[in-house]
Amino acid sequence: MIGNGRTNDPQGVRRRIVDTAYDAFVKQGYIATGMLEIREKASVSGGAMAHHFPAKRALGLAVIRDRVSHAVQQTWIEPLDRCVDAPAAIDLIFGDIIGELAPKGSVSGCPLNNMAMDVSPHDPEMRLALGDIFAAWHGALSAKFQADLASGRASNIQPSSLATLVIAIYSGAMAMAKARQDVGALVESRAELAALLAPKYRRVTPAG
Amino acid sequence: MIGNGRTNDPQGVRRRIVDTAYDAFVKQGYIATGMLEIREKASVSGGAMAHHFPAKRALGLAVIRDRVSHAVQQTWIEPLDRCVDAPAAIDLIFGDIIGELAPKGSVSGCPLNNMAMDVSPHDPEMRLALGDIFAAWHGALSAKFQADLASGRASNIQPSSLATLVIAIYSGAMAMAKARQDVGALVESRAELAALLAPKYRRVTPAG
DNA sequence: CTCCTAACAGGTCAATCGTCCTGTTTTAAA
DNA sequence: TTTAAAACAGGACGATTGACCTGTTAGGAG
Repeated sequence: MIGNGRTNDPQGVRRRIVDTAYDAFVKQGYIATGMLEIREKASVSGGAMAHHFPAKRALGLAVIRDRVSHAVQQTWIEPLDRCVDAPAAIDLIFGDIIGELAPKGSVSGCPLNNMAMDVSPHDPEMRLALGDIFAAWHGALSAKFQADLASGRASNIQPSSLATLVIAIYSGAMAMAKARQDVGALVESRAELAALLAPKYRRVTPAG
Repeated sequence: MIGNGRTNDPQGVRRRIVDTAYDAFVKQGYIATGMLEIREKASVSGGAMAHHFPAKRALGLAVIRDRVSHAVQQTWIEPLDRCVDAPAAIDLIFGDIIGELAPKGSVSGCPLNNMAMDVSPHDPEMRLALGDIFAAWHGALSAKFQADLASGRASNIQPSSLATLVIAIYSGAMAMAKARQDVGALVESRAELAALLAPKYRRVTPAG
């Protein structure tokens, strides 16, 4: 062929593929999404696709490490660092998610949870990569509860298991919201979670 | 072919197909499971399969309505009816699940949640069928909390949103357990859930 | 400039997907 | 016993899957 205006842009092509794949994996699922569909949506040739990602597994790993990881970082870990205490951050995060979902009309669910659910049974390597993200999430949440305890903001809490509970609530509420296509579960869970954390954050000495 | 010892057993064949499909759908996912795989595991010919379930969707619907529904009924709704109050039932249920999972070595997750996660985005009819099960689950849990409130066992709770929270915790903890292949999330969530329900079930009059 | 490798194009591959077909046998009603 | 429908057997269908192939071009090193 004659030399048309093609330009090599390996980083850009890779980014387009990973972005498109991330979108599709979160919305439809990893298994339900075909390589051809990603190629077409990303406007990438089969050769370029094979060059950057020789197998679907490699693309899945890249999506997990480059996108899902950052999504959790932005959605959870950074707000946790910014807010004064864990309950404030949690309430803010739930509020943001609900606010984003309300006008959108459809609930696609938590990226981390979605990926974990249909990838975990099939690929140990992806499962471990997702496990690392869960661990980072849990670690950040747990550390915040621990800090609240140390600073006297909170009392009578067990940071680690409470962090697990919060993650479970968020993941579960997201799953319900996705299944029923309704943010109601998130709204209710947010209120209940705030109510159950409140007494632990009252500025009272435990007995006196 | 010569007439070998074949016997028509429509109910039995159908049951074998649905049982096998239920197992596979829960363990590997609906999309990840092929019709051929189910046929082979259930020892059913393609003709028999097509006769009972002309399309995969029909099999999915049957699994949801005949198996997933009963699983939730047995695991959650019946224990709720048997126990004195909601916290007792919840703790019993979590304990049973943890006890069953511990020796098994692998965590396949909550059947309802697993099905909902990879089917909801693709098939509205299945999504609605799963939504009905969620509604029944929520209804039973909510009714129990309401009864506890009426009988004076509990105080200061909102049955409906608290039921949503419990379902979210269970689903989320199951998802974490599946993702990490570790029952730890269930154990921790069980303890935290019991601890947060306890103060509501103290036999104290709210103010004096 | 030359040259070499990464980047990319476009098509092909076997395998598997879900579906459906024709033909045979069982079973119960007439 | 006759008969029609349900139940079942076994295979074939086109479509789609993920993987991979050969050939071409871009772009930096020398």
